[in-house]
Amino acid sequence: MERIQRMTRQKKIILDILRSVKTHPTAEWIYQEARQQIPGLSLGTVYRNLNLLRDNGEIMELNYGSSQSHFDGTAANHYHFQCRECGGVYDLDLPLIKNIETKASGINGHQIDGHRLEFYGICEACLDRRRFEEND
Amino acid sequence: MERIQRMTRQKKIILDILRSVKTHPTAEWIYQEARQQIPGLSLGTVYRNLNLLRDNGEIMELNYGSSQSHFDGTAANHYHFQCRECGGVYDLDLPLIKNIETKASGINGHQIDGHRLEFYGICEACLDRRRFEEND
DNA sequence: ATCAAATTAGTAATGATTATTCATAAGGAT
DNA sequence: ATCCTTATGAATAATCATTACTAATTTGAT
Repeated sequence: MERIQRMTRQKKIILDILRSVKTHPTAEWIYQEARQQIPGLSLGTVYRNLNLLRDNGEIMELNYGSSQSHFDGTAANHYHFQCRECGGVYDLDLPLIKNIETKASGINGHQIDGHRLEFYGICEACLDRRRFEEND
Repeated sequence: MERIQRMTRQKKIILDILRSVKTHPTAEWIYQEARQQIPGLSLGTVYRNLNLLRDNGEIMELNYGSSQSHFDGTAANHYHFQCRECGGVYDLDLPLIKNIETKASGINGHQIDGHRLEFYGICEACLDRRRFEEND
């Protein structure tokens, strides 16, 4: 027996914000943005709605490599890059690796139904800032 | 100037435990194991030593967002599988994908120096348990 | 418009991890 | 071996992201 979900103003605004940005912000960042439209919004509401949207398969939660989770308005699998310096998460337009799950299944007894690939390094913006700072 | 580190009894036991298991346990699990050898050991000591060992490049920390980190006695990059049901983390003996970082670098301005590939699904043990439970 | 159920804001609680404290133990120069 | 410096230990408190709780409000089907 599944619960009926309502599209509240809060949930809609949260989803709109997430769909409108190219980056993958944290709950806290989304909270600060949404408060410009709903000043009395509470952070708990942001977390609750993000979890609902994730459970519905409407958004993706990216939760490794740093303390806070990042959220991605696109639900289909794709790959990401995270900056070791600023923690920012960016999309990486690399095609999905085909058959890798089948290949991985073949060598053990686990049932594999998903994979995730993340890259790490220094992002373009942090590289630029470094170059600027060393020219003093 | 780098600090000199001492190989204390606690640090050695923690490292030995981590090297002796095939799984990738949490700090809490290691704590419980190590207390059988050092009953008065504190959890803080386990965390501090795990962080030191990670910073030294002797072990790897696998963190999955807000839940507990898992630790891996092997420092070199390799791929993992995490069970959606029990949360257990296992090695996956799949060869490293060559040149993927170079390929990923080519399509953007980030400086990429690492990658991480994770698989998800239901582990062998949980599959077995399910089969057992449906035969009632 | 009515009304039960779902959702909210606000706050308290949780849980993993880190920092602090201070007594003890280890390393190195003499 | 002695002394001095510094790391380590255990215990506890603090932190931070996230979740749970509760009374009041809002939603959407009727």
